[in-house]
Amino acid sequence: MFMQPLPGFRDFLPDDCAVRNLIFARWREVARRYAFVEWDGPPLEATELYRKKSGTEIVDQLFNFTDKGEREVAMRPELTPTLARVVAAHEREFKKPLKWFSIGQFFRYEKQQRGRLREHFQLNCDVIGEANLAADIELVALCIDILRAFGFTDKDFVVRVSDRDFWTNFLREKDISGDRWDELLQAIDKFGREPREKTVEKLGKLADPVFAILKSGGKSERLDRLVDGLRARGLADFVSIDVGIVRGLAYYTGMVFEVFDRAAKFRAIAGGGRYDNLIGVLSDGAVSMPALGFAMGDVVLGELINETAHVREKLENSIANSRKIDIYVVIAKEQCRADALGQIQQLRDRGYLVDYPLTSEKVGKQFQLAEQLGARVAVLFGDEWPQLKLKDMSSGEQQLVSKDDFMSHVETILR
RNA sequence: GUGGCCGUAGCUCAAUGGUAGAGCCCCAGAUUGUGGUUCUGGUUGUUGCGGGUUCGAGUCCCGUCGGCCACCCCA
Repeated sequence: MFMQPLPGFRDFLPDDCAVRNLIFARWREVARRYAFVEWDGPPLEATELYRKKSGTEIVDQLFNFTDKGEREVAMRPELTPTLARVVAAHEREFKKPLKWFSIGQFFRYEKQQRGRLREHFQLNCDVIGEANLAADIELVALCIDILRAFGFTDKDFVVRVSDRDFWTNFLREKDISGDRWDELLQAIDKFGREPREKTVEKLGKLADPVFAILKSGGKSERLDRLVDGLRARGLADFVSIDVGIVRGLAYYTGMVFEVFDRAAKFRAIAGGGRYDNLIGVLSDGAVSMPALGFAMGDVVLGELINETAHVREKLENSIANSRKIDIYVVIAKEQCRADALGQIQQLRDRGYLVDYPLTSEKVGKQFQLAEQLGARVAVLFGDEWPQLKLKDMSSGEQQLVSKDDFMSHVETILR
């Protein structure tokens, strides 16, 4: 009972942690390439923040409780409401547009399933204060480039882009009152995921025209321009227009997109869109700014990496390399331990990754450890002192050097 | 939250209702200062937990917890 984590929560053993760190490193690296800056918010927020704007479907699944000060609080299920809150409070401190990214842990209380736990890590990238479509293009390009950085190609994933305005314009033309839009958009969003009869029932007289549009693909000048913008960057093969994408969250306004694996085996790898009204709504109109962003989670991404041989291999190689140590110090005579420790300290001060046996071990055992730790150099302290033996582990060549020349020899081999 | 399948060593899995096993991993050795191989030996189980049926339960029944899958939903 104490041996297992809570349902939906994960332990990250060294191998898992290495994968996680590498995912974070790629995320960070590419976001920085796009000149986004990193920020973060608190993992716990007032439940009200989510009740106010995300829509009921999220609130039902909140990991929430009452704290000791009688406050209704929730572990954050997503970052966007926090971002809107922070931006509304601090917007005058920054030049527009803001280009912010964040890597954090998010929570939901729900029965777990593949690709969906009670906790996951997410990259969020947002642009605040720019209404021009150029920002939408930049954001989608960033999302594509992040996946490319892992080694994924246009054979592995596709970004399906859509536009909520396409549907709200449609509903306006049909004289549908605004208070029914959310409900109808949800029905469209679920097309294909629920029985057709159920969608027909929800859409009523709109069913036939909606089905016709979904079948023909729909026409959107804005989406065409978005794809053109990506084409100019050579990224057109990664996107396709699909007005069937609506997304569940209520706060989205214009462009929305989701990323899927080409085999359609997994849930969405990433998703996002414009939320031009959210900051205004959360600040009760005090601050109003156009905004857009997307999120990418570590769980589905991790599964896709695992299933994509060439990406997985690349990642495993990076991990294996990053785990190797530079130098293993073999202590062949315990009388030399103090001298060895002195040298170890100097090596570490210079930034080398150094390991050695904490207790007396046989020499054979120590070389075996050196091998297993991936050491490129083994240094032997024994009867030779004040000389020592330096062994290049890849070639097997050994040389006797004086302790004064030691550092420069190590430097030569490890260069 | 609803339904189906499953739960045996750290991991992957065996065991017609009749004495709980294998491989991998891990640890220790193979005559005392040099490597991934090989060989030998060793540790680990209230068979998820709690009841019931039976002379006898890992095996059958009920409950419970956990996992997988589908539904629901999807940040």
